[in-house]
Amino acid sequence: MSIKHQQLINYLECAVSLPEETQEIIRECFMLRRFKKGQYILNEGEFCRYNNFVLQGAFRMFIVDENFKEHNLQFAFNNWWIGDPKSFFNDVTTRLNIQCFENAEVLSVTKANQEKMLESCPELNSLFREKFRNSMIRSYDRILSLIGSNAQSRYKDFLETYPQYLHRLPNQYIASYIGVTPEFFSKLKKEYWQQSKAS
Amino acid sequence: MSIKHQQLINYLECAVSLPEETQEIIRECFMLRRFKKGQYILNEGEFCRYNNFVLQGAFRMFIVDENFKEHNLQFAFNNWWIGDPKSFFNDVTTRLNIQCFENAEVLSVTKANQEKMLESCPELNSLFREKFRNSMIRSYDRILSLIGSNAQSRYKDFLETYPQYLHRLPNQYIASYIGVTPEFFSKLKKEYWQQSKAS
DNA sequence: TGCCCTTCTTAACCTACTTCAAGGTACTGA
DNA sequence: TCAGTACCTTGAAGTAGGTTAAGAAGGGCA
Repeated sequence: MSIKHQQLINYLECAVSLPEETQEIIRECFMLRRFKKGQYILNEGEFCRYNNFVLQGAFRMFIVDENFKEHNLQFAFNNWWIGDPKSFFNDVTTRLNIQCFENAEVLSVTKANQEKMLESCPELNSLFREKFRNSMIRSYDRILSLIGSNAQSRYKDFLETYPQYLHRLPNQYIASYIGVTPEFFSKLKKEYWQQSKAS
Repeated sequence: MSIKHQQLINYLECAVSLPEETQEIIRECFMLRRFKKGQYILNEGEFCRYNNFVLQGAFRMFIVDENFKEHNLQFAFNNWWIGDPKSFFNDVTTRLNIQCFENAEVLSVTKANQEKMLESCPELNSLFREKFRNSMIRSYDRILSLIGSNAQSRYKDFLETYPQYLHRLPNQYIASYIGVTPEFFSKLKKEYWQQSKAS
């Protein structure tokens, strides 16, 4: 009876109460994996076989463009899910990379096992649907901000949206997330703090 | 028994077979609405009360930024769904506008009625989940292309992804969708066709 | 047929952001 | 304690894409 799995069960039980049978399935189906800082858990060109629930640590998901530049798409910390849904659900190879940047523990589940869990507890379906919806809404907001606003206000948005993770994120990762170079990000920050001091 | 609703039922039955009872609910719950070219079916600041299935015609969804510039996020043609999921599901006001740009007929459903339909036919849940997933994957791809590539290759991607709709879309709408001004889009096109002629 | 109105294109100039290069700062480990 | 390395900042020069303004090219309609 792993204490690790209990963290996932507690997380799920915030939304629905899980029958003992489902809890058992979760303990069987979710595999505990550990990663060291720097390690990749998914590489471009592979199939994404696992959906991952982060117990502790931190991950970033990024693409590498034709000039070998990295672009961060998403981060994941405690109690977040991370994986490439496109590759996971559609059995295609991924364009994404996922790298651990703080030593981490995750619980990983295959597609078959995830379906097994959802079948055993239909209430979880609505939870997962909601997670999906939220994640879709977040990516919609992301598109809006990439299309409709400049770097300065994307930086402001980031500060407002993720204040609690700022200190765990290297500047270069944030720069890449909001879509500018580290050099320009440096200037953005300076400008921003000068302005907010003035007002 | 509206022939209009039959189009929706046919569309759904490509994936799941619907019991007569569910078909009846669909006929009752989906409201037929008609729009003329130019008309708005959703305005920034309103609540998105309806999820809309497009029978015929064409729509675009866009935001207006602080400089009153429009940015197209998505289009919708026959047999597509359109609405703002964030506003629809979370009962918040929307930042989006949806405008008809070819005379159109849609079937609209409220959140309560959509839930009623899903309850009556649980198989539809997985269909809707899949639609969500696809729509999430599409927006993910959109972020990837906005972040990871320049305007020229976003234009190429658009040509490859939506060849069948090109002739129904004014250049300025495509320009806005890929995230450039109409003027710059003009240059892109010229450059693209010169290159492809040369090779 | 011709006119108005919207859309598209072209060109000159402008700016937000990138690139490149250099120096500063701060962990990390022997 | 010191060196090595990764990270952050600064500045100068370059570029992708925006702005403005004007003309060209359709397309609906009298």
